[in-house]
Amino acid sequence: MVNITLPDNSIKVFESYPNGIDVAISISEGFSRNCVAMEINGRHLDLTQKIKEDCSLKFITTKDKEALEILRHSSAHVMAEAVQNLYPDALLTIGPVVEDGFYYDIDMKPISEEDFPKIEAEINNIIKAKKTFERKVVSKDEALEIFKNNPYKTELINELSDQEISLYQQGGFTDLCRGPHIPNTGMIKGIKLMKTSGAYWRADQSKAQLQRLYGTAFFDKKDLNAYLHLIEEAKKRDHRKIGTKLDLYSFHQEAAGMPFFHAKGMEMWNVLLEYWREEHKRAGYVETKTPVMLSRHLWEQSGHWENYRENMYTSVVDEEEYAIKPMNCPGGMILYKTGSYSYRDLPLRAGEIGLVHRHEKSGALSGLFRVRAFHQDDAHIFMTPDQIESEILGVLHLVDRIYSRFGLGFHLELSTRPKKSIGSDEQWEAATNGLKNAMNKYGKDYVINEGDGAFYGPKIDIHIKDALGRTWQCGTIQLDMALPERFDLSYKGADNEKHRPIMIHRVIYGSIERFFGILVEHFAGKFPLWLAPVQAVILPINDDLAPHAHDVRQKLAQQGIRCEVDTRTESLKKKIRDAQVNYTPLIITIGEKERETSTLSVRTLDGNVKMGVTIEEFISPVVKHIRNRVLEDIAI
RNA sequence: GCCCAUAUAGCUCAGUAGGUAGAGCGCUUCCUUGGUAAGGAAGAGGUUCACCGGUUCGACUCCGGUUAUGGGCUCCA
Repeated sequence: MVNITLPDNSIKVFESYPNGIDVAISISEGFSRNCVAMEINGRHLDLTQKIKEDCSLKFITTKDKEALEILRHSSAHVMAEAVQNLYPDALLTIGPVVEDGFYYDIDMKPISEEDFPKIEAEINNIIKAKKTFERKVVSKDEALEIFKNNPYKTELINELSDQEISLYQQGGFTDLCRGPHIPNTGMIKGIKLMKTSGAYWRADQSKAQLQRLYGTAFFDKKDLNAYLHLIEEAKKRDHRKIGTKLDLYSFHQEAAGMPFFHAKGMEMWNVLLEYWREEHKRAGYVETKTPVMLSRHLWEQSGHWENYRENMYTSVVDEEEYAIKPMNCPGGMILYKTGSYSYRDLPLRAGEIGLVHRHEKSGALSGLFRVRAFHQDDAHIFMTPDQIESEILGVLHLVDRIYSRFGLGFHLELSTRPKKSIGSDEQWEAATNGLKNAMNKYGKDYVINEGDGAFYGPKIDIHIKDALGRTWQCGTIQLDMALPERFDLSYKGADNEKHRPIMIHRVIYGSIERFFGILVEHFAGKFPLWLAPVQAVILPINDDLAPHAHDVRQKLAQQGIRCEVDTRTESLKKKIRDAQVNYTPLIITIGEKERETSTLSVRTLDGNVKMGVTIEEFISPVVKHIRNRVLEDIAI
């Protein structure tokens, strides 16, 4: 007899050993169809496993997040079977679940997307057959025998410490796997191969090159379609395309990974920085600037020469070696050392929009998202140990203010002491607790990444979430216990003794270039009024009205409104269309009527038109809307 | 850096069994002087098809290399 306790504390009693499906059916037939796996004593198990002792059982249903991972893991097996059926020589290696789906690395001849249809057809055959996943437990020796023709699986098996090794079989296909799996392949309702790429066995370049096949799967075809739609949407928002279309920036062979910003891109750039400066001044920061190129001696002292050399550009000037800065901090150290500080001067918050260069691998470059030259909205805060918490809290509040302005949500991740690190246990503990306390006070949940911190201190990474729900790491707050030491920084305490300041590095936009790109995709090029490169376009209805249109432009420009006059010999319809497709927030048309009455006809991007707006009636709310940096569209 | 793919007009892209190039948009000019999402016509524009070599009577096309870009791997702001 077995007693099974369900999450609602009800107890089901079974005379013989039931499996998960039996228990689910005992609840209801319909419920059982939505069950994917079960959790017993914290372990995820297949529904087909027999329950032989009393336990608490929780079903994982298609609604649970874990369920999708199980489905995708099973989908990886199905894809592997399909590939194996079509390419009998293919050697399977590993096939894990990733964020948006799954992949399987396979040792086979290169395949391309042209091969997808036939693989997908085979996958669908397997799904239609509703093959059940059967778990088998074998000994290590048996497993080695079964996979004796596959060196990769053999390597994996040899690394397993368990004497008992589980295999999963669907139809005639068997794979090494910990499980659990969905009950049968029929549960996969939406599956699609996404892309292929090369990948190395064990991510090691010296090892065999494998074919990585990516796929994704869902319980519902509708979910798959929604996902594919999201990808389409992301493609449409590609900042490289929009940047070209809106004439914001461009990329050139002559400087790979170093973007060129056009006039319109610079308008936005300056608006972003203007906002940044305003917020930072308000938060008690000063702004500084350090050179782009500094002597090798400095980089040796900071440790970059030893640890970051392969990413640094160097040059020789008058027979002395220089490096172009990949980070602003060493320059900031010199700046600090130029002064002398009392504890009363701290915290010292020194911001710097620093242009840094990092020699990224050629294959890593990608639009504005990954470049070799970029600006950091850096700041170094020097403080006493008891200021850690309040300073971190201050940065978090600033982060919140700034990201909210763009309608970006965010979450926090704390990275703690890595294996290789400097500093004492006490220092690390004080620093880490300072970060934790600040985050607790701030009141937002955070994820902890154990051992992911920098060797010189723990850090908080800030991940923003854009309009499509994609996350990007932008901001970071890093405590540094190394540089103050290396540069022998000090301040005079109340006790008239020298003390070592605590230092943090922090960025909010992160890389301004990258943040710019994220904004382009977040807004899909349809920027809020305060950010739009061209805020208003003026369309005279005929050529005679062009001088008047320029007069109006002059009036708006004097109020700081970015506007242009479109005097092309095109129809009004055409000019309106062009302004609409370029997302110009305010489209002003001027005809005889408007000239006579000194009014404007104002069209907003939603297609609404308001006629007879006097210039004063227009300017005042628009300027206010811009000055307040309102995210929502303006209504005239 | 590695794997795969791509590179043709300012932009998006077509094209040639290997016989020295096209479209749409944009631009210029002209006609139209228009009232809220594409008016019409003509024209210019490629140091000739990313660059360097090779094969060939002949290469934009085939082969090799280089560079850049895209997708991955790795790394990361």
